[in-house]
Amino acid sequence: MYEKLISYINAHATQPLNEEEVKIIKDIFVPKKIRKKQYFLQEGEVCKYMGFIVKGAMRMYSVDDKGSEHVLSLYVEDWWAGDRESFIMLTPTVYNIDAWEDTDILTITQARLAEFNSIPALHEMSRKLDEKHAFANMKRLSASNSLPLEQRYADLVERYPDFLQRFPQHIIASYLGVAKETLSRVRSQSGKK
Amino acid sequence: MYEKLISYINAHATQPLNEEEVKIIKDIFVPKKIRKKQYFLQEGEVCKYMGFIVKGAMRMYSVDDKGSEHVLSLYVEDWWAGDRESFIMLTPTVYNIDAWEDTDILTITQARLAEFNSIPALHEMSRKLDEKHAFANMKRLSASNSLPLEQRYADLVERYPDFLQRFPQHIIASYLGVAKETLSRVRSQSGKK
DNA sequence: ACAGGTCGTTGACAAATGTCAACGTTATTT
DNA sequence: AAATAACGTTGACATTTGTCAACGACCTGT
Repeated sequence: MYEKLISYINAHATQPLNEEEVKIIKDIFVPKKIRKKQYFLQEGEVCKYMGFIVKGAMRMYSVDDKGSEHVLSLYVEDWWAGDRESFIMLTPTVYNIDAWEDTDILTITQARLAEFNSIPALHEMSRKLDEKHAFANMKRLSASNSLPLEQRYADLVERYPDFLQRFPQHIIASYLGVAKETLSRVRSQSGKK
Repeated sequence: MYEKLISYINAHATQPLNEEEVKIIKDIFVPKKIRKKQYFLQEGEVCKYMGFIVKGAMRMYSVDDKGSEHVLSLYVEDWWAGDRESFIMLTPTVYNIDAWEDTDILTITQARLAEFNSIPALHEMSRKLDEKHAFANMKRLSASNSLPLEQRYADLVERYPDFLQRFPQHIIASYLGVAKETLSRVRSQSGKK
């Protein structure tokens, strides 16, 4: 299970991990299993763990005052799951995270962040991922205000084909901010199925 | 003009700037004046400068294939203007940035980023701002998919009152991703003007 | 002071999307 | 294998939003 994380880190940093660093990583990351439908995080809690998904899929969503779910983030293997703001600022989250499939996850607590960041490869990887994430979010914000749904769906298919394979269409619709019926219609109209 | 940047930095970092660091800052930041309506960045260019706004207001927007403008970001005093991805990755931007008012701005080029980051206070401030920006963007993404426009407008009024004072309502509407008529109606309905 | 430009509002109407319900298909559970 | 649940699609209809146009108020430039 740690091998997946180690090779992921080595793929994302310029300096490979040495044996000592690998030992630290194995010490600070704790494996967990989250059963399908089981919560990893519930609204109102502080996000105590960030997790690296080794196997499985998860989603982060909020529930509005009518009880409707709105998916904000989707996670599959090699993605990091968690509400970053709640994790860093130690504030209660408004989100829920649950497992869409049975999920194996390697978790780290905020208390061990300093150890995490003391490893150059981890620090570098973390910085790069944050940057990548920030850029992706800007694109998503821009697209949601300027592109027609058809184009946004096409971009999702191109950029994150994994999501389409791992999540049903109604989750994808929620992630895109529309009703499942609307997404279905748009897909029909564009002949893309 | 540099005084504004210096005191801003000192307000955002735990360790105040010393005289040598202030000298470096004055060396790496170049003042510019951008006239009202003048471009700071145009789509297709690489974003060569990030800028700290000393006085004035600017907006970043994209233009869709029907010629409609979609505002993604607004900037007033003490904000940093620029397309961060284009600046870091040296890729052509899809955005335009222009001055909504006559604007005094302190600019830094990517080539001088290492010097910027060599100053602890600047590095710390930069990290904190990136974090804050990332959290704000997540909130904005979440809100745009789950909250009614009325609530999103109210949140904007509460969180960024400066924007309301410095930009006309049709720019605010564009920033919220709706037509100006729609925003006007929503404001009427909620009795909030 | 005047002319022109910008802005915010409003109504009519078109277009897009949401809600509800139903149904056939597929997947999962028993 | 059968029963149940989940999913994706579709149509009817309601609601929301966008587009267009007009107008009065306010602002800016000469």
